[in-house]
Amino acid sequence: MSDYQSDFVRTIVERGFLHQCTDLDALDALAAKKVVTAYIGFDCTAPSLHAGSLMPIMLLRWLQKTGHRPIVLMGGGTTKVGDPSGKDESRQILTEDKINENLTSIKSIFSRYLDFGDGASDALMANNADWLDDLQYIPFLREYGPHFTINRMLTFDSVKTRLEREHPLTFLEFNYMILQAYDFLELARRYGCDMQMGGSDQWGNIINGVELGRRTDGTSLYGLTSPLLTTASGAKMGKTADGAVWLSSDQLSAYNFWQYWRNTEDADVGRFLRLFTELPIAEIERLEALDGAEINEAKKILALEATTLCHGAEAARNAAATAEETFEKGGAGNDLPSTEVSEDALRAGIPAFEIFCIAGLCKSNGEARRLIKGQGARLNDQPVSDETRAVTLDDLDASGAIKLSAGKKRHAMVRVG
RNA sequence: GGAGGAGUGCCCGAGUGGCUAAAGGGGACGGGCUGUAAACCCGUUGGCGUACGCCUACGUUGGUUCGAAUCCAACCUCCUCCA
Repeated sequence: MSDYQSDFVRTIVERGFLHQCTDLDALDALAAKKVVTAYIGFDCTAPSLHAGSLMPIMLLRWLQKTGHRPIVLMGGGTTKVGDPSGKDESRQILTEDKINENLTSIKSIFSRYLDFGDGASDALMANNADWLDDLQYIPFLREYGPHFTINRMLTFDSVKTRLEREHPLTFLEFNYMILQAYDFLELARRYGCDMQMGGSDQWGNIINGVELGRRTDGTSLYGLTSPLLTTASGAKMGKTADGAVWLSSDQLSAYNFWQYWRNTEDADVGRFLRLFTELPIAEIERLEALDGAEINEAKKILALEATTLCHGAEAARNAAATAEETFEKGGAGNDLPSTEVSEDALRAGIPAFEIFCIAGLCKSNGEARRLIKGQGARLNDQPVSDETRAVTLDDLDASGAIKLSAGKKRHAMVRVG
């Protein structure tokens, strides 16, 4: 573990970022003697990235921290094609406007994790629409087509699984891997990019780029993937009750982000601390060794560290304070989701099931009724037994708020506004 | 172009005229046990209404029938084999 020469390789190996590498020893040697430029591509299929993208982002961050240069490649062009890797079905085709909209809002996330600029190890952002949009079909085919054989492409998992499951794979999607391979070549030419990184499902795509570089330009390129992240009990990372764990506060509040990490399974704590925080390994080893309920302390540290990186120190502290107030003191922290209702409405009385919907704890009145019937609903920490019970001004507490809870973990405040 | 098969709720999948808001499983949510953990046990899982109830739903559109997810017709999509 410790016999690597470069800080970069040593770090990612000991923190668990490495799954496969085209030539780890050569990469290690390279990183020990020069500034390596490496990129990771990001889809623009949603307006924000989620926890699943966090590992690649941290990988870029470590790359930079160990003295190298990260490139964030926005898939403004490739998103128009759609990556078939790891998917049973084709993605819905997004409009160009939508893609650009997503791209813009995703960009801002990276500034929290990377330093952009013009220095040797300052990060760079590129958009593959810049070169893909204007490709000429026939010239492109003639120049790069001969380097790819269908025989080989059919052996890649992304293609193979579709065929085996008899799910359609369109020619559009089939082209994706060629475009991604070309991206790598383009980045190597433009910026001297040495390496492409990504999740393990990107291995095939990455290899294609490495080979294309060798065949066309005779350059030595490297590929490196990180393991597919699942929780210890096998679930995919990044899901909560309300959907994905988004990285932008517009989609998921810092408090909920903090909560996500706080609720990590015991068995994942050590692994996640290595991947999603920058605590020294020795400290992590101490934390993950905590027994029984004590490991909750480790989870709080994980949550604080991860939230600090994503949303800033202040937001993270507030989230932690809210959680402490809410869960450990049984009160209600400031960061809990809050909704306002009019004084008139409260004076008239709002049926209990309805106010749970208004507060966003339930998606429909029916769901709220079921919650109440199942004894999962509480108002100011008192169980709600009658679903039609009127919630009125009398229910406001001393601070002028009503605390609603759905289950033990989901809380929301209602205030007069 | 020809022949055959398929399209069901968040997902998988059963159902071939009424007892079907649709078996079963997964997921999700709630309860119990705990430590805001896992595992396990129990419950819930289309919308609206306090409720007897109403509405929407089995690819799409029409039709047969007292009554259709189930039968018929056309269309759309996908799969397999043949040309």
